[in-house]
Amino acid sequence: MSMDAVFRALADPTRRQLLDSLCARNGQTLNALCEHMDMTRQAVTKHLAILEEANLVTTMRRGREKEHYLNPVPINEIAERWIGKFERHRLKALSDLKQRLEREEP
Amino acid sequence: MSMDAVFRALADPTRRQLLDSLCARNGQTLNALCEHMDMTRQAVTKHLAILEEANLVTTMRRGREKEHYLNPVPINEIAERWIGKFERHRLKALSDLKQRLEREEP
DNA sequence: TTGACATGCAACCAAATGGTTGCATATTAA
DNA sequence: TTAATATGCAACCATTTGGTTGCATGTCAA
Repeated sequence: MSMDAVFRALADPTRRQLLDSLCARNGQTLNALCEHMDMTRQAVTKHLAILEEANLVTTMRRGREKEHYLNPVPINEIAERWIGKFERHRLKALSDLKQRLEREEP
Repeated sequence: MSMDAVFRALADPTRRQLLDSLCARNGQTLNALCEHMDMTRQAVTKHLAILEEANLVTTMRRGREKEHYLNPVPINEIAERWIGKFERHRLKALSDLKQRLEREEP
């Protein structure tokens, strides 16, 4: 589960919308997810495949339907491992910015 | 400062590496940033422009050099406004996943 | 003032991306 | 069994993306 795949998956607004939709109602089928979207089913399928590859969505075949479940773990890992690093330097970076702005407009 | 620009900016590993570099040493010039990168200066310039557009990096012209400063605010906002939403549904989503796996492999 | 250095701009290119259409397959229900 | 439904696969296309090269501009230092 590469972090790169997660970042790339999150880069597209349609895919974030799909995650939102699953966040609102988990376990939706492909067709259910398509109803909110303004594109063909095949386009949605491709987006879901990318989300699956990033391990952000897990699926289960249930007869002729396919249920989609949100996996919150990768998002959580990004929050902890990646964003956390910047949080640790946040005050320092902000004071750098402040100093810069003060020098810029005296 | 659209959140979409931030997500797209973060999607590229080179740009995340640039943010890492600025996190390690803030205020680097273009040439300094280029030294760590395995591509031409012009390519780095383009990446930095995207980071600037997402407001993740702010610059200051200092004579013939250009200093680059990390702006942690957009990352912080993503953490709070976007990731927070999924955090709130995290336990629910995880139990959904658990149930799904139990049904799948009995 | 002149040469070296730091950056900017623009054209160009290959590959990836996001979308489409058309058809195939598999499952359910009448 | 057959028709409708849910999804899968593949070819195709336009646009975006990430990179290059070549040259221009602006600033510092000898």
